[in-house]
Amino acid sequence: MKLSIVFFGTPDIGLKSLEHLYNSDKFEVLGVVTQPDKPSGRGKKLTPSPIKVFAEEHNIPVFQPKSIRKEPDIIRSLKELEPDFFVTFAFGQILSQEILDIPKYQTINLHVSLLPKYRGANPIQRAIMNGDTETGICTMITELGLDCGDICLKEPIKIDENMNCVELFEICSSQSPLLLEKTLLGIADGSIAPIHQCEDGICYADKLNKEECRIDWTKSAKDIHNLVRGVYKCPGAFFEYKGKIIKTMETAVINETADGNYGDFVKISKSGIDVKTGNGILRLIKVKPEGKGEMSAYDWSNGLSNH
RNA sequence: CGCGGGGUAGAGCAGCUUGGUAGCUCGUCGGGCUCAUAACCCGGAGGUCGUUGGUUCAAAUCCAUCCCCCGCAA
Repeated sequence: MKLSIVFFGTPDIGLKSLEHLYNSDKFEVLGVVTQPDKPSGRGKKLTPSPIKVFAEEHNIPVFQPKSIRKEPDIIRSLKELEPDFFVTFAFGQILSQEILDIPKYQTINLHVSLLPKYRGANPIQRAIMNGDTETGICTMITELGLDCGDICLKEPIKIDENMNCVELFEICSSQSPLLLEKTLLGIADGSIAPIHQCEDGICYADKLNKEECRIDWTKSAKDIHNLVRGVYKCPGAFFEYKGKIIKTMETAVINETADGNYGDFVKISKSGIDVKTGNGILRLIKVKPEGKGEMSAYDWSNGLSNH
């Protein structure tokens, strides 16, 4: 007998999980709850979430509450589905106890960190920005607080020293479906006993703000390198050059010292532009100047000559 | 109608305001120097200046149109 699921999610990190549940013969996806279409991109066109796009392509019923706690019609519809499980994965809204109590078994949340570390909004980026060598994904019983429920299963993931957040997103996204499946089956047959999160080591992954993506050249090359890969493309670490925003896409730490001021270009070679930092040299390898496409730092330096 | 930047040789850019010989840094090819070189010197090839139309004796440059790329904001 299939376990019936309602999937709560919004961005594409959850797409593979939804797809897996939909294609599996062990589960049946009764419906999808996702954020309302939002104006996005150039021209502010109304854009549906990736989860909604998938659901519509496969004729899965879609619910798009502005705030799910305040929409009794949707809550009633969810009850009528009589699901075995709710699954939440980067949904973006806080549920209420009334909603958590709807499914026959549980509401399961998937979070991309090794809880209790990095509860909250941007666990993947924060782990890289802090220079962690390991993070992970875990499943938990959803409770009312922020990512504070009992842990079902966790799976560590290594962070390579040059890995960026997009690559890590991809790994988390790919490994989530199986962990989710194991969790749902385990909870349903009673073989998994969720355990409390230990109180030590709780920390939060605060939402990113623009200003912390600005490169501070007085910091160490290592820290800046971690920032660059931690916020790669979302929204991207940047500095200003002659009034233009220069996004920094790829860097390397060079273990040398140089004279000059912090932020000076101390050497330009085909490998990139070497910049003096508070501790060590940071080599810019790929950049993306405002209004332009991504290019190698060396190409960019060619255009800077004689102007 | 959200705000804005851009399309010029294989790459990255200047030139446009004030129309009049296609420029710079590289790459590439050939030659030279050197024990040697990604360094240096000399020389060459390579561009219908995004599209279409207009103004003009003359358009990369001015006007209009369309196509494409990107940043911000959300």
